[in-house]
Amino acid sequence: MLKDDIVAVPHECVDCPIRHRAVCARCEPDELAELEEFKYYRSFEAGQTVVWSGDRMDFVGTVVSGIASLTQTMEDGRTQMVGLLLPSDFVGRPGREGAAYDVVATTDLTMCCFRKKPFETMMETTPHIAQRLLEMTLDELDAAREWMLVLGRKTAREKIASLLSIVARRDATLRKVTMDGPLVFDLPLTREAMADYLGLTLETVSRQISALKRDGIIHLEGKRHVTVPDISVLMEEAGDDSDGGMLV
Amino acid sequence: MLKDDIVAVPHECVDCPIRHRAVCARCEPDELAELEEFKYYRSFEAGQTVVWSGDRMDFVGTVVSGIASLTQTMEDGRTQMVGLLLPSDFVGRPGREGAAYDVVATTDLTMCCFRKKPFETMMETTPHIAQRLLEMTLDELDAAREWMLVLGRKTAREKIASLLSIVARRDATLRKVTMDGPLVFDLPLTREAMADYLGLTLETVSRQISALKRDGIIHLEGKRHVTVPDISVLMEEAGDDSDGGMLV
DNA sequence: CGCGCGTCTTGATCTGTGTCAAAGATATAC
DNA sequence: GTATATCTTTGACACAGATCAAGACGCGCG
Repeated sequence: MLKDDIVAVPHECVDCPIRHRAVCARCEPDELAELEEFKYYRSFEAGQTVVWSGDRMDFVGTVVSGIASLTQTMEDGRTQMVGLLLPSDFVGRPGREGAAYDVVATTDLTMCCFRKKPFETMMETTPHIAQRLLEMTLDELDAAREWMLVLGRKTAREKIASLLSIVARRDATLRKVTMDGPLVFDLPLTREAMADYLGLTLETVSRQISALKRDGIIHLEGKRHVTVPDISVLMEEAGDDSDGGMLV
Repeated sequence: MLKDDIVAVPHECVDCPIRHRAVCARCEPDELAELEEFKYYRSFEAGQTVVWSGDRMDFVGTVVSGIASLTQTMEDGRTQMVGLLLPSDFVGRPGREGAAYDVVATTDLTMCCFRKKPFETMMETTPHIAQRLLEMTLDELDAAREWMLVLGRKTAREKIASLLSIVARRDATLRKVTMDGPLVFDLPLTREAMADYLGLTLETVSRQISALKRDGIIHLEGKRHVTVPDISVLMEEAGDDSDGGMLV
């Protein structure tokens, strides 16, 4: 039995990321009070599809735990990941009818959702929210365009290094040590998911990771636990200029 | 002598795209009146850079005529185009300090600009504008993500076919005939610009265009004038499902 | 008219990544 | 403990596209 259903509808949720990050950065806490009754949680198992491209998407929400991804698929099965959603990331397209791409649970996933209609109503009455959403969308656009450079012009090795440095610095919860020391984290993606993100095959991903390991750029314990002795060396491999910026 | 300077500051501009498309879709005509005094035009020659990545960008605006592109460049010179701006397209990142990528005039270019500060002020007082900008940014995000599929997973031939069908249907002014008949238009990009957009070399672009010509998918007069006898055949080549959607 | 310069085409060859195949890890179930 | 499934690594080989190189075309200008 799948877990694709509403698991809880609490009217109080102190830890909900939508409050402090996605929407409410500049709002008074009680500005969202009227939305509480339209809030609910949904859980998904790794591999489940949250929404299919083209389907009506009647909610917006944020990732509470786990990882979701946005993917596009061609008829013959070739797929490209176009977005990676880590905890606290926002999903949803206010003002849009349907989803533009599949939303897939890459790991087990919990999302905090609001029904879209009341959310949009609130957007109209609370200008800060539209501005905050614009800001978030601009961030996503920057990330997407950075990825276009990765997809279009970087070699397989550079792609892997780019992905590693992005994942490492994106999700603070994965980050075990500070910027200047060695960086230790767990890869939240399978080789296949990495391949879909980078426009490679999973074999190439595996080979390049092995190569980075062999060259001492990274160390691996098991398949997922990564140690980066020197972050600037990794960034060098990624072909990024100086500090690279925040991607994904 | 370059043309990178203000060429006119008219206080009346009936045809300015920013009025009817970029910003004012839902605004009363006089809502922008207060901005008129901050409006000006700038012209650039093909090849000139409008803003450098990282530079302070103190204006927003729309393309009036010509084509601009957003590009990213690596230290070793590899470049990837990440946005293509046709007439009536909006440029600028309200709420952001600097530019995130180079803005380059791909052809001779005229832009209609507003100083950013007063524009942002108006955004705060006119909620429709923030909502309209959010909508536009979501469109750009969709386009960027569609391009990620092109860059990451399509073959060279599919890339060319994708670009042709996108350019053909994007800019109404280039469109000489209706959807169902043959499509005739002038390519506004050099082979090199196409290559930068598609993550290919210009030689590969040239070869693939020749191949499409040889196979009767397109006809060429000179280097730029394209005729597409059957659009659905071209879309088939692009690997798009049914109606493809609006990209770029 | 011929010259020079940028754009485009085409050819020959090289190489990075994909494809196909098999076997090694690791985890979960029995 | 063994069995089964999933994920990962590694190898051998093929091919799409890059690279290097030479011309062809078009166009402005003397």
